[in-house]
Amino acid sequence: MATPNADHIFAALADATRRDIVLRTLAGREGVAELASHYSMSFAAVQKHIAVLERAGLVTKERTGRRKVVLTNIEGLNLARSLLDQYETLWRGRVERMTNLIASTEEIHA
Amino acid sequence: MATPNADHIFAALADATRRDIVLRTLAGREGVAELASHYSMSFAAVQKHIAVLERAGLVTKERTGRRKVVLTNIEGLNLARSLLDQYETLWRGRVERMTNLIASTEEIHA
DNA sequence: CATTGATACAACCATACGGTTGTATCGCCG
DNA sequence: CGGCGATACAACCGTATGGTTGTATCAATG
Repeated sequence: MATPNADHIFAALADATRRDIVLRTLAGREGVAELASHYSMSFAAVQKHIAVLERAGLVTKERTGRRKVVLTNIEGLNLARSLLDQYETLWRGRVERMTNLIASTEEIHA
Repeated sequence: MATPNADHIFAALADATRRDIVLRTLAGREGVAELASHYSMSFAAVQKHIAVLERAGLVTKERTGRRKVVLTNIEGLNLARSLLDQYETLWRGRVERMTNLIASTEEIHA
């Protein structure tokens, strides 16, 4: 896990193939070759996608025999979630402030 | 709002400047020029960042006089959140299945 | 209606990204 | 240890991205 910051995480998620790989790693224990077989691109291309996910801290690889199983790293996903939650919280606060403002304005008008 | 899909949304969020712009649009009602003044890059560059956010459906622009106020579009953010929530749900299910598996194994060993 | 303020857009440049093919490493097995 | 299966890595190519400067649009104001 090199530098798993928000930039890398969101960039990694900004590709449909990579999001699909994340889903597959959540569902089962597939190696690089198995994952690659699902997509109509070269093995190396899928390998690169996995590397991007790994660099972002979204997946890890576990050696089993001569294969490497790709595993979800839920902490990376949670980091992204917490950031979006922060936005949502701020949004709620904003709406609340606006509601209060409208309420006080109505008081004046009353 | 052109094609606000997951690709665009995550790509838009994969840049620190753009995430900061989102935060500022959540905090107050700033125009393009005000937003641009916060960053050490050209006006046009910030304008482009805002355009990316707009294309992703994360912000909208509202004309007020000769200015344009940049506003958060919470629905875009919620789309990203719901995707990550889906991952989290799948993860929970996965952990649960593993727990059950371990439990049944222990039964056999008992 | 000419000017100024605020925003938009086009052209251009350097670098990053997604894909390819080819070669190298690594672990198992006969 | 030779060979094969599985993964990794390097070089290359076209296109997208992030930045710049310069020009154009558009709305308020004197």
